[in-house]
Order: sequence, then C-alpha cells, then structure tokens
Amino acid sequence: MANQELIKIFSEMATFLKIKEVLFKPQAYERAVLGLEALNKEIREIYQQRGIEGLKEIPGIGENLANKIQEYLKTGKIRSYQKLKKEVPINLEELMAVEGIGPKTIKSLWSELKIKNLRDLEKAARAGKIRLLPDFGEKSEQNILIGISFLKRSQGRFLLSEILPEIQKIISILKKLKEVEKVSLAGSLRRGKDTIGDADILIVSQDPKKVIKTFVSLPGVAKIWGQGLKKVSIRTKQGFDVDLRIVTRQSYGSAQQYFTGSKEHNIFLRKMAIKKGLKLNEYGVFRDKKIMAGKTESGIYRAVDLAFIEPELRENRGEIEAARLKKLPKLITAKNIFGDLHCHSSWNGGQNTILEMAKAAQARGYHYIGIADHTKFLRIENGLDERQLLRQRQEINELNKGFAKRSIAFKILQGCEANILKDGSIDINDHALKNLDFVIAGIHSNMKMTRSEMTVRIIRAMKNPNVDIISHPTGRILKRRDEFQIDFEKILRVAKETGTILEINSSPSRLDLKDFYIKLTKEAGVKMVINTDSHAVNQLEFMDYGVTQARRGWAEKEDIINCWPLEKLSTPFKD
DNA sequence: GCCGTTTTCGGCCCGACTGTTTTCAGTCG
Repeated sequence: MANQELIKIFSEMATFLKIKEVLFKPQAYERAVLGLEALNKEIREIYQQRGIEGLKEIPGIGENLANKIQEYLKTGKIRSYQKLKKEVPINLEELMAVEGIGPKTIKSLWSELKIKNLRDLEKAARAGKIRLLPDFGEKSEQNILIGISFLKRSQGRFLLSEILPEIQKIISILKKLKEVEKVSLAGSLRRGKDTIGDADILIVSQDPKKVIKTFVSLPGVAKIWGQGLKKVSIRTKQGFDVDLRIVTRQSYGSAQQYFTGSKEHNIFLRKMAIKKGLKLNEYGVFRDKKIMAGKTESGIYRAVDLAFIEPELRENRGEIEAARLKKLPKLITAKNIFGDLHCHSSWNGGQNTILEMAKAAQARGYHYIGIADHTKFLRIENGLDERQLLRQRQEINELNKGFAKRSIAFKILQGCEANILKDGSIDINDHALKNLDFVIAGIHSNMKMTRSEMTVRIIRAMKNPNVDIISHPTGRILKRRDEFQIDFEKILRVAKETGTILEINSSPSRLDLKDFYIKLTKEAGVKMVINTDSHAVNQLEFMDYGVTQARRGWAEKEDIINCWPLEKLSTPFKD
C-alpha cells in the first residue's frame, strides 16, 4: 500500500535531515507522516480523483511534499530520498529500532566508528569501543547491547497489522479467480498472534498452475523462493514471506487444521488420536488406511471426540481438555462491542474533533464513545488541566443534547487518560476526576523501575477511588520495548478488591494486556475493557485487533465491559 | 517544508529522564 510506503519514506527522510542537522524540515516531514497515518483512504485513490490539489488537503502536506508523493505514485521512487540515502549510507531502520538511539547518536557512531548497521553496532559495543567515544560511557554501551538483544528476540517478526491487511488483499484477488474453489488463512496469522513470522494461505483448486501463475505475478512480489505445484513461497516488497499451499478438496479441513497449528496444539492432538487408534496428519484422520475425516476442520475435531476449537485458542493452553469436557468459552466477537472507551480528540494529541470521533463511532454501530484525552503531565500531547476538562465537559454536554434532540441513541462519555506519576499519585485532582464519567490512568513516564516499585506504584493508583481503568497495563511496545516488570498476580488481587478494570489496548503495536495475561485476568474475575486508544477516526478500526487478542485470552462478552449496554456501563465505574 | 482568530513571512509541542557530565545534550512520549 502506497500509504505505508510513503510513511516509511518520509519518516526516514526526517531522520536523515536530522542527522544532517537541517533545521525545521524534519518536523515538517514528521507532521506529514502524522497526516498520512490519519488518512482513511488510499492515497493513490485521492490522487487519481483529485490530483495534486487533493494531496495538498492532507494536513502536513504542502506543495513540495505533494509533488514528492506524485513522483512516488508515478515512478515508484522519490529522487530526493534516493539522494539522501546515498549521502548518508546508513541502515536507519535497523539502528533507529534500538531503544535509546536517535539521529544524533547515529551521527556520531557513524562519523567516529563508521557504524552503518546493526552488525557494526554490536561489534563495536562488544569490543568496548563505544564507551570510549565522547559523551558515551559504560552504561550507554550496555544499554545499546540490551537494546540489540531485545531486537534480536523480535527479529524477523512483523506486527499482525502489518501483514493481515496485505494478505487480505491477496486473498480477495485469488478469490476472484474461477480456478479457486476455497481460500483460507492458516498459521499464526489465522490464530491472530500479535506478531507473525510468515503468512500462510491455503487454496483448493483443480488448476494449480493458473493460480500459482497469478500469485507469483502479483505486483507486491519481490522474490520467489520456490515454486512447485503444491507449494509456492515468495517474499513481498514489505519484506515478509508468504507460503501458498494448494490442497485437495478432500483434505482441505485437515490441511487447515494442520497448517493453522500451533505446533504444540497439533502434537497434543496427534497424541490423542493415537490413543484412540487413529492417525492424524495433513491429509486427514485415518483408522488403518480408511479416511475418517478430512474435508472440514470441524470434522477433524469431531473424529477425535472434541468440540470445534477456535483458531485463536490453539496454543495448547488447556483448550483441548476444555473441548473434551465441552467447556470451551463462547469467545467474544467484534459484533459484541458496543463502544470504545479510550479515544483521543483534537483537544489534545488527536487528529479529529469530538464530534467527528462520535460520528465515526456511530458509523461503526456503537452506542457510545468515551473521550479520554491525556492530562496535564503530558505537555507534549497538550494534556488537559482541571479547567480544560470542565470546558470539555460543556462541549460534550452540548453534543449529547444535540443527539437527544434528533433522537439519536448515542452518548459521548467524558473520561480522561490521567498519568500515574512516579509515586503512584494521579496528575489531576480528585475533585476534577469526580466530575468525569470515568477515569483511565496509565503510566507514561519512569518505566525503568524495579518490579516491586512498579507494582506498588500501580496498586496505589488502583486504590484511588476515582480511577476506574488502567490503560496499557504492562507498557510493552511490540518489537521495540519489553513490558515493564510487575507482579501481575498481586495487581490482579488488588484489581479484584478495588473493582478496577484492566485495559486491552488494541493499538497494534501494544496489544497490552497480552493474551496470556487476559486469560489470567478472566480467571481472577477481574473485568476488562477493549479500547483502541484512537488518535484519529480511522484508528477506531484497531478494535478488531483488540478483539482478536481478547479471543486469544479466552475472553467472553461478560468479561469485557464495553460489550455491555450503556445502562449497565455505569455500574463498574467507582464514583 | 508547512501554515496562518498572533503572521503570505516568520515562526515551528515541551518536560522528564538518562547518562554523561559539573551544566548539558539526546531521547522519549
């Protein structure tokens, strides 16, 4: 998608310009990136319909950048970007990914030690060369090594959100071929994992040659790893691999089951089959040589006396036992969601007004939206103070009156995303918090604390009678930052006591709580809420990622408060 | 390079934290 590619190019150009110490232009490129991220349309479409003028209406895009976008759409390249890359031959993507490293650090590492990529960086750090540079010391060298080790752990993995939309596009093209009878996702993508190694697609077709030919000649294909009649592997221009497998109609179900995994789930399942005198493989369930099942996935599970297990549960975390006992959860679905309780507006960091956000929520069929803007500690996001919250209340009251007048069954709730300060106190006074419909509190500073300090800090926040929800409770950023150390069991005990709700943040790079913690939370009887943390109307779509994560954590609609109707919603809120 | 109820030229989100230093630069949100 051109949007994503342009976002990447402009962000890199911003960094290149910072390295070159160009003033102000970097910020302009960064603002353009914000504008592109908030776009809910294909930029190619905007350009085709309205040309340069259409591009210039995007916030942050003026004459110059509009021309660059045009150049990219026409030629696939931007000359000034190529020129920057030539002048500064550094792998920015790799180096910027290391936490704590920014443009200035990259510049001095490059000029002093000729460091161009992650490998050079690691070598220099291990050799103790970095600590000798001016403005560096042992600690910064150590932090670089820690950052690299984190990156290595997430190496080669992509966010679900980076891959899923691209694969859905491929699938919709394949589906249109008359030679294609059936298409399915498989692998970790189908299980909805937060990060994905490579994508798997299954196809039933009587004419594989034609299907394969179409697949390998898609415009997004960068490289073909291998190509047979049953399997093709390619790498996309975005850098991830896709395996396409062609299977027969008779073994479609067993292939789906086999290739969806997880490996651990399948091993357990095969052992079960053996105990029943059956053999399970990618072609079907067999008793001796007789095929017992294979066409459908549910048939496979039935053949081994199990209820159908949803792909998101197949991680060998007790789902097979639950299926045997008919005690599988009735997983939440996107349709169960009635509203989104963590949305930002143009009152602070958001791109859209409260009304625009509310209308977008209505378009999704929601009954309510919670505006939860940042509060004053976060100056960068224009965090609101007590007085501004009051003024915002007035605006929300007016908007709600407007809906009531026009008999629109929809309500805007006023919340805030307050900050849990270092000592666990909240950056807004209790009186102002009381005036809100609900209060989210989250950690946005001092993330490097010991496990016990951090636990105490969050517990103190939960004990504040005005705090209803803890946002992104573990602070992880996928592929960038580990979760902070907390005693999660202890936090669950206090959450249960205080009736505090834990957030499942749907932002694709957070997905925090993660699946494992969601399951623990459910088992502890603590309620959750699935929020998008949207900073623009198009981000309301992130809800699907949060729901998938919740499903992976065995959540049912009773566990998630924004599956509840508005009338019931005030009950979980403390004041 | 963008943008305008402070401006078509002259401004450009800012405070906390970290690690290096003895007063500050770089990074992060």
